[in-house]
Amino acid sequence: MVEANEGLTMQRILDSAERLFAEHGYAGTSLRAITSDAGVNLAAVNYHFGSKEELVKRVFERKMVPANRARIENLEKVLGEARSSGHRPAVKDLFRAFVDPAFELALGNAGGRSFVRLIWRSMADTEGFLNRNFIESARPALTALHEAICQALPTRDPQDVLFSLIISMSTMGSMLIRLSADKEFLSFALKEEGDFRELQQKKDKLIDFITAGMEAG
Amino acid sequence: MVEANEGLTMQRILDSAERLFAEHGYAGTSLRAITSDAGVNLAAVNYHFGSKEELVKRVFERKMVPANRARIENLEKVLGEARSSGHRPAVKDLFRAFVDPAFELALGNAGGRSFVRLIWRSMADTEGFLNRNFIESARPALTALHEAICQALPTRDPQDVLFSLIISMSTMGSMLIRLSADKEFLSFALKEEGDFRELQQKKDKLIDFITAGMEAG
DNA sequence: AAATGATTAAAATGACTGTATGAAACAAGC
DNA sequence: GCTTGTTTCATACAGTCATTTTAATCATTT
Repeated sequence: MVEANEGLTMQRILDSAERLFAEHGYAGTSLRAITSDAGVNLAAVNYHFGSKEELVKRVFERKMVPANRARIENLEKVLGEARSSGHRPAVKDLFRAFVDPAFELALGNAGGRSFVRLIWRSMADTEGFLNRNFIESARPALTALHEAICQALPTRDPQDVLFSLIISMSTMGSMLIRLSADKEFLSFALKEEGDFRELQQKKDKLIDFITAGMEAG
Repeated sequence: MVEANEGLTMQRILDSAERLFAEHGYAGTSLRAITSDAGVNLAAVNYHFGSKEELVKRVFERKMVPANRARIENLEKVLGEARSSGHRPAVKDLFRAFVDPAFELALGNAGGRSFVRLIWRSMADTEGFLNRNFIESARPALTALHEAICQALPTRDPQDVLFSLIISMSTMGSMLIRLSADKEFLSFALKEEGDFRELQQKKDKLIDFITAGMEAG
């Protein structure tokens, strides 16, 4: 019973599951499709993970946990620097602390490109266990970001900030899924994924966009 | 062979399909679940629609076609007024022309609340036929909006405007699915759907948000 | 070398899938 | 009454699904 140890087989299953769940959805992906893609036996999933549901939970945890940990660390760093300099933290820096790990997770490697689509899907079934899992793992970082922005904009009503924050987070998610999509959405732009510099520009543009929207009130 | 005539049975199937596809996804919803929810016989789907795939296409068309027609009409009205007054159209008005039909479609009645989730899902499977259908039906209205905004912001690079437009559209979609979700996303806000006045405020806030982001950019 | 525990392989199970079929019910026209 | 076209019904079919079971293999330790 070695829970934490991830053998080669488990990793292969997780990689294939992440990609296929993202492409065809949870119900649309069979364990047979996953195991044959991973080149392992069908029974390996139930042996290592217990069930299909537990497998997809592990797919989520594998990337969500480190990303949200990074977000909180980034936020604390920005807040610490603001404290020591005596100024209020800048909204833009706070967003950057939050957006950076998401971009790295979503666009850093090939796996992440499908991972963001998996998150997107999970947001659609508002009752499902996927959604609940995603929310629970992101909650601490989101709460921290909300408090930090309220600190940066002390004159604004916290409830009002929260609403703008919700829009901002969704905007970030939408952008990530656009960038991670192979085919284009609006049929013209974003033709190729582009190099890192271009990606950096897009990230900056996103942060400018949501910062402007947030500060507009 | 009466293609256009939608009998009572067809309508009951379309309603149930819309709700269930939105809740559990395309692959996650069986024809048995749909027909038993609609109170009709299992064979009715294949009789009236031919196949499961054709059914979901019809679910899409039923609401997308009128909404996008309304968008184009609204845009033309705003552009016409601008022409006759000699001024350039306001970005905010253009967005309003586009956002209004979406809000009405998504939040106007009970069915729309699940419809927006269905759209959301379709954006995740970038290869699937759902996505292709959605894009194709929205393209004319989107192109019109893009041209109109370029007209309103003549100094801006059209490609740049397009990118901001993509963010804006995604932001609108994200907000709609948030508002249409029964349970809350960030666990605190948006506790109750609220009355129409509150909804109007949220719509205004969205338009302010994306207008600010667009003009910042 | 024998034994032990972890992993993989192959096959089977029972439930559920989309679709097809032919018979019944129904209304409309003659 | 009979006929016609349309719709509904119960049922059957050929697959696929997640999961379980039993047997074989592998790596370590004794």
